[in-house]
Amino acid sequence: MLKKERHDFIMRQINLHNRVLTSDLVQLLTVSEDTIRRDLQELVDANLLYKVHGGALSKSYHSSFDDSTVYARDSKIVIAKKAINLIKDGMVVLTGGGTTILELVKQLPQGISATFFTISPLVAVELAKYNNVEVILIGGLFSKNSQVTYGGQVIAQLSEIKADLCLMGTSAIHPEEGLTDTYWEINQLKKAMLACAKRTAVLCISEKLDIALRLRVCPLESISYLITELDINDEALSRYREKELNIL
Amino acid sequence: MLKKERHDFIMRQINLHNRVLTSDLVQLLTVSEDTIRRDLQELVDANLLYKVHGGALSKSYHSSFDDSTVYARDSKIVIAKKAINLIKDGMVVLTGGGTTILELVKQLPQGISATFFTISPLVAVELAKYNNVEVILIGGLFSKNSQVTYGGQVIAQLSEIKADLCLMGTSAIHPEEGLTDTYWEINQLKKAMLACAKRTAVLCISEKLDIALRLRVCPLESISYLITELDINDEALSRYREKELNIL
DNA sequence: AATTTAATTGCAAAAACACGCAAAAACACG
DNA sequence: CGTGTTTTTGCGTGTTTTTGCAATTAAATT
Repeated sequence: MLKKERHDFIMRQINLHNRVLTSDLVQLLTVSEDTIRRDLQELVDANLLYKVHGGALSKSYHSSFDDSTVYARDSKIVIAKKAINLIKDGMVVLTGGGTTILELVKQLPQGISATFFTISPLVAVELAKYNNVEVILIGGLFSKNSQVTYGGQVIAQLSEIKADLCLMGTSAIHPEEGLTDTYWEINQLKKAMLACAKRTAVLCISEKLDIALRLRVCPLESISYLITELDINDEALSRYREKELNIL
Repeated sequence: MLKKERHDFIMRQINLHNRVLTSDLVQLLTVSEDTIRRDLQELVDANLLYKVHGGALSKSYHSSFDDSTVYARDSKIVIAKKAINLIKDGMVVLTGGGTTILELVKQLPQGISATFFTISPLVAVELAKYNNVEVILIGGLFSKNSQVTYGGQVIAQLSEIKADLCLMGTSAIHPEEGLTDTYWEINQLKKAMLACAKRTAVLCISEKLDIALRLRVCPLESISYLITELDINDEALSRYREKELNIL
């Protein structure tokens, strides 16, 4: 392998994961540590990355990691970590869009091997960073508000899918009313997603609890898992615990 | 073996594998290292490949390196500005992916009113920022390399579309060979895109000129517009001017 | 503070490279 | 056809680049 190719490989890794470990590169490229160190040093000289003890970081790392713009990011990370346990190798997973799902995808373990269907372009792009993940983007009209595809075509395609697990964000959840939404199209979409998955996990930051909106998606019983950032025994969840669903 | 034959052989190897080792060529062509080096140097002078220690790399293999400062961004903006003139209100436009197209979308005038079909999630997200634009994302398998959807499903959907204009980036263009590509799937995809648009504009930074890769997409005559960052009368375009296509 | 882990430095061998030179082949032209 | 010129090619020599190893230093971990 030519040096230039190694450099390209390293830069691809960096741009993909924002970071890279010297030891990983040694294995992946089967060269000595010294060579990798020299490569990294040369890339630093070319101003293409930061070097740190143990590896290197992307130059855009600081800007991309510090997206404190994402509302309640910490909570979403907690939720993501819980949800990841539901995903097993070989599964077919269907996901919606939204920042919570996106956070989940970013937290996935490197080696994960699964098939993902998604209606969110951003989720698709993020999923594509995992080598052993097959990504199928469900196409259709693209919604400017929710940044997902929707409409008849999407629903038609969903009807042909059989997924093991559906992960969806939520606008509102209520112990009696179940899942609800404001927009007709999104409502239809969620129904279709529920219909094609064996199990559904709803990712929900606590402040969306106990809210009921105009349109009903499904009763609580249709959901398999409710995942919040709260402790399982938290008071706020008591009315949900009485229902037929797992709380994580 | 004649020198020209050796050169052709080397270029075939390069276009096939994106790279070539000096030592391999010495063996394959049974000539001395010096001859190979001279050959490579001449091909570099003719602007047909990159030379690196140990061998040479394809020019088109300009890997998605430094994506913080998108490669040749200035050129791409010039191209974008030219291409935008082709888009009229009310049109149905089909776009591919790639950084050039993405730059074009970012340069669109705010008030633009049109319908866009696209196979690129990133383009879709960017297009969604324009209020009067309807965005339809064509779904299917998502390619980790080229960041577009591809495969049978995409082609099937494309066959149902009738677009006024197709905007596509390019890996390589050649006055005799026309548009060419390295990957089968992408090749099929581009063919399908061409087939469903009345006119096609190819966006191409000048360094991709005069390169022919393994798989043929279409002859030059199938393209309506060739858009580069160069002046229309630039010498480098002379061989394209002779053909049946508009150069912008 | 002790131990493990990663970085740095200098060194040496191998590989790749550049340059000049000369033999051979191809070419030009009266 | 003969002679002079250019092109092409391989070889020898010296230089540079690349790479791994060993010894030392620095950083993190406990």
